Amino acid sequence: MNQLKEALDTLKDTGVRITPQRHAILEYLINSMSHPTADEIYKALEGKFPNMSVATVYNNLRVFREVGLVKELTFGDASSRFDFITTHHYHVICQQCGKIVDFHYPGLDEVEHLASHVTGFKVDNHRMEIYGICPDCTGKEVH
Amino acid sequence: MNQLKEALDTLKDTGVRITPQRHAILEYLINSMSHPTADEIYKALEGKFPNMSVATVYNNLRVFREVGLVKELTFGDASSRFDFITTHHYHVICQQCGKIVDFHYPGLDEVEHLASHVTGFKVDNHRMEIYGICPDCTGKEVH
DNA sequence: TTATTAGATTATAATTGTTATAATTAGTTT
DNA sequence: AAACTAATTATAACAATTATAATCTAATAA
Repeated sequence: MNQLKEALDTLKDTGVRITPQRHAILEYLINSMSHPTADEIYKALEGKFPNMSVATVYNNLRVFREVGLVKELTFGDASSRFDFITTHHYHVICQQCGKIVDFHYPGLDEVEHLASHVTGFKVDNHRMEIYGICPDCTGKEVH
Repeated sequence: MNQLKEALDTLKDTGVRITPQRHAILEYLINSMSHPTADEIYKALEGKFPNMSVATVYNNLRVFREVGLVKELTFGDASSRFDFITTHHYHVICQQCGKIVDFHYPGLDEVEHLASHVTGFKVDNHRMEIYGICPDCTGKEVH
């Protein structure tokens, strides 16, 4: 249940050193229910680590991705977003304000199978984003 | 059936001028079965328009997106890709060589409905990418 | 056809997100 | 505690995209 503890164990098991910066970045990713960019993480931890470099944030996000703790997401906008991997879910994105909400739904296995059959790919996984207008923005659409 | 002609009509209808550059970019998007980046388009048209600026490519891709002729796609890699909109389809992407193959499949309406119900969003559309290893790369995976 | 004008293109500079490099620092192991 | 290796920092480099200002041109109508 303690996601942070499990994540730290994963790092230990894969031989990745646990530094204060890593600890803080992981903690931030787990606790933030948003899907932060590297820069948001950097700014959020500025108080605790005044000397931390942006490179450290990027390096560690890459490490976390490589050991499977974190997923890197690219939407239409400029920078990548990072999502601590818990259970399988999709993202619903507001086209007005950019809010991202998690949407839990059983994986679309049959779609994967069909895609594999039609294209000849050995299919691994998929991602899906659903776009719309969030409740807060309904009625405020720009045309 | 003539996609280019229809696209040009769309531009005319929305009051967007048809310049030689626009014509060429549109034509290239329609004929290339790939999903080119802005830079690929720029390089491909270098011969015909030696003086064309990259900014022109970007500007026009934005215009095409705004009038609904083109979809901008971001995958994991650095730059956006652009897809002339025809019928509804998904993309199957090779994790080894980056090849992108179209995969036609009826839209996942029920997923949209459920997402709308659960999140309260007014859902508009969705996108999905399926990742795997293409036939050419099978057996050549890097670990 | 020509003149007009709003909009498009060009060339360039600026901006932004991300990665590479080299020196320093700090976990971990002996 | 010493040694070794990996991580962090600071900085520079890079690449994709956007902004700006000057020039040019497609569409329109006289």
